Amino acid sequence: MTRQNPGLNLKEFLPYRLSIVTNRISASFARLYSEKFNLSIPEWRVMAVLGQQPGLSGDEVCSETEMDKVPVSRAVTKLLDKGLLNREFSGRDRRRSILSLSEAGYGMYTQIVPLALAYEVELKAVLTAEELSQLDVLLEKLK
Amino acid sequence: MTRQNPGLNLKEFLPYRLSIVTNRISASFARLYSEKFNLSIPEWRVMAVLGQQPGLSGDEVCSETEMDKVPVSRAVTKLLDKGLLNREFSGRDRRRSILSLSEAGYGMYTQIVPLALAYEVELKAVLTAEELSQLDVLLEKLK
DNA sequence: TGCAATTAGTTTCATTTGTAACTATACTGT
DNA sequence: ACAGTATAGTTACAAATGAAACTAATTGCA
Repeated sequence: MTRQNPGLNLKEFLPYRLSIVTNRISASFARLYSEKFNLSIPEWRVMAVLGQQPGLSGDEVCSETEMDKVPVSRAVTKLLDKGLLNREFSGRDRRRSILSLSEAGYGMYTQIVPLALAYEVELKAVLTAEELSQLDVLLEKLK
Repeated sequence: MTRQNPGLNLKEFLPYRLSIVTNRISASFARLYSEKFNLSIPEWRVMAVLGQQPGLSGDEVCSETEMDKVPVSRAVTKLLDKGLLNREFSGRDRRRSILSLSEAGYGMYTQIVPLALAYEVELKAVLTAEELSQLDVLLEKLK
């Protein structure tokens, strides 16, 4: 039986190529903070967004990070256990949490941020200034 | 206490932006074949690579797809159970498997490929020809 | 008012995943 | 030939994940 190739070349298939590149980048970046600070990816994401925007509710963290509410809830619980987060509840709506980094959490955050920025610099270093602005446009359009 | 922003804006952080875009794309593409054909992502990846290059060993599937050997092994087991794959073992090296799509597997493969290609066309439609070739260069350089 | 529908967040349970250990086969250098 | 090492692939176990059910609080509107 002869099988004709129906025309899918995985190595040229855009979703596949994107996921290979992205997964490599995410994994090597995750090593930066998971090994040294013992944070999972969801935990770091929650910290990252709260470092920048303190006072978000869990729900807002979900929409900011594009994460599901279940991993967010679990990450919040763990971060509370580790003393990295403070949580209050809104007076107006007592279901709503008000989340922010604790002193300890903020201290860790300020240690991780330079690592993250350095990593980004290194990553961007393989591209020219023009390519960087192209990438910007492309990611915006693909979003 | 006043906290100065140490300079990480998540929405502008390249690894983060990449992963948001890629995850959306992977997830919506995965729906295409998981709902209709009941395949997991690793299962589809194994089929996709064997559709194109029949006769690979499990190990070669790993390097082709950048997957770990454990998910590959499990995907192969499931695909064998479903009758979508044939497996022999090499005479020269009896550890080595020789994998290929079965008739049923190839039939499913030829149904999925057009969906995949149509999806890619749709995805690429938001970009100009020039942007597409830029994306090509960028992905190659970031790899 | 009061009751149905919505929303925030958690928990449960089944599935998936990754690391490490394991089996079986093959290769290497003496 | 054979002891040590490397490789292909599987399995076991613990941790991560996601869908769906659940709790508690709020909103809408008859």
